[in-house]
Amino acid sequence: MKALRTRHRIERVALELFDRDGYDNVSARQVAEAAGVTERTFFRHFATKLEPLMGNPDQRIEYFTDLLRQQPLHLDPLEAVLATIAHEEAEYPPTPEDLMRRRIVLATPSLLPEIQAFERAIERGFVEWLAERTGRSVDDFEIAVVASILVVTRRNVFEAWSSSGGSETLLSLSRRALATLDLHLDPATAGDAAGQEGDQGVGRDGDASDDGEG
Amino acid sequence: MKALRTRHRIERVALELFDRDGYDNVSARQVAEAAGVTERTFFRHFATKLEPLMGNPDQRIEYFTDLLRQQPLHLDPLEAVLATIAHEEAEYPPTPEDLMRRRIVLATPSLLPEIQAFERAIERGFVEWLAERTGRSVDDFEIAVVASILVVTRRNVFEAWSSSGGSETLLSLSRRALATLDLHLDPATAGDAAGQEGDQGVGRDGDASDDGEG
DNA sequence: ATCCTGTTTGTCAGTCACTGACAGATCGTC
DNA sequence: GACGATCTGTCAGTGACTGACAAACAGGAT
Repeated sequence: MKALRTRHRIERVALELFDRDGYDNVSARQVAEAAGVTERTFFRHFATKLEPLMGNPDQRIEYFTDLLRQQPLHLDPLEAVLATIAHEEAEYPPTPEDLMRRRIVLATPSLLPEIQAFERAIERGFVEWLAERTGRSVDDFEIAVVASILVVTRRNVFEAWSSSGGSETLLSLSRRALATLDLHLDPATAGDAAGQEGDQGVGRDGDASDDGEG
Repeated sequence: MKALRTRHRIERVALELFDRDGYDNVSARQVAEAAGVTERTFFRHFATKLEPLMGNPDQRIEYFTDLLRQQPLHLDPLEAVLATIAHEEAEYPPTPEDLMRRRIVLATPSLLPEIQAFERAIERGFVEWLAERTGRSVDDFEIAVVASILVVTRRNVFEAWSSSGGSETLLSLSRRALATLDLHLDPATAGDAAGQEGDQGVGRDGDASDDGEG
């Protein structure tokens, strides 16, 4: 009961200090003491110095994929992902705290590896979602390819959006992303993709078109 | 002169220990002492504990993008990347040491963030390459989208290949990846992609097809 | 108020990655 | 064999994190 309040206090103080002085210039001890607590206590509530900033990744991923599952099946996977982002951002605009978190992360290059690892976690969530949606296995190669593309495209749309400073909307960027690529993985006809056709070179032979096997 | 030999010795010992006992279970001090050297000396030759394992990322990226630049222009970007991988792997098969490095990395989940950050570095290299190839800006949104897709697809092909244990070839996987997606970014006609067409929803309106503006 | 029990916290000591400063060793060279 | 440059060891310190233990602090039952 009390632990929760302490946890929130530490988190709030941590964000403020990270934002003011830079994540790398603030030690866990400083955050702890500013929150009226010992360093040891800090690490009892947060496994890492990063956690007050990033929150629980699994939780966020589950939330997002839950939204994804509510998207109609006639959408391409990429359409579904982009629509979810745009809808979510419009429906529940980010709180000042959310914006602070984003600001801190963007201002801290040394955090890049962690962010990237977080993306991989998202990717796993997408793989499961795609597997459900298409009836394929989670080990399926095409599922893996598509899932990873969804993740990075999501990131690109997001990054372009936040760095455009409002001149672009999530919607317009989503359309441009969609126009740039064309995923061959409809939920219904879940293309079986190429097998092996024993000639040399990597290029497509005849034409990819729709090798339809419904 | 002597430093180079010391460096190589540390590197060799590091790989052996990492491989035998696991990266996380071997401290920099242990590596140093096994190499007949102080911990401080270890960190004089390598900036991080990771470096003996990963080498210089920038160097590897430059090497790969140099190969990319030699690919004929009529190839799709993805074709060029996949062809380069396949060709490289066939021409210069990995040494036992290369295999050891891969083994260690795969056996060490805590290294995931670093690997991911490395991928982002590759992505930056790809962006430059694509910008040259298409005559676009390195800040171009479509370039960013395509570059990130190239990177993750490269990874997917590679991972599927190493985990298939030889049942799949880089070539066959490359073909499957190519069939799965279809990039709209030819080096010549470098599609201008969609602008804004003011209706709601993220879905493509008419059809993406080839909005040719050559 | 008091006792009892479980939770929360502080203290202490330790590991590991990594760094700066300085002094001793070693190398190639004349 | 003296000499300047390079290489290395020693020492001390920071910052993230962990385990062990005991003191402080709940809240409810008596």
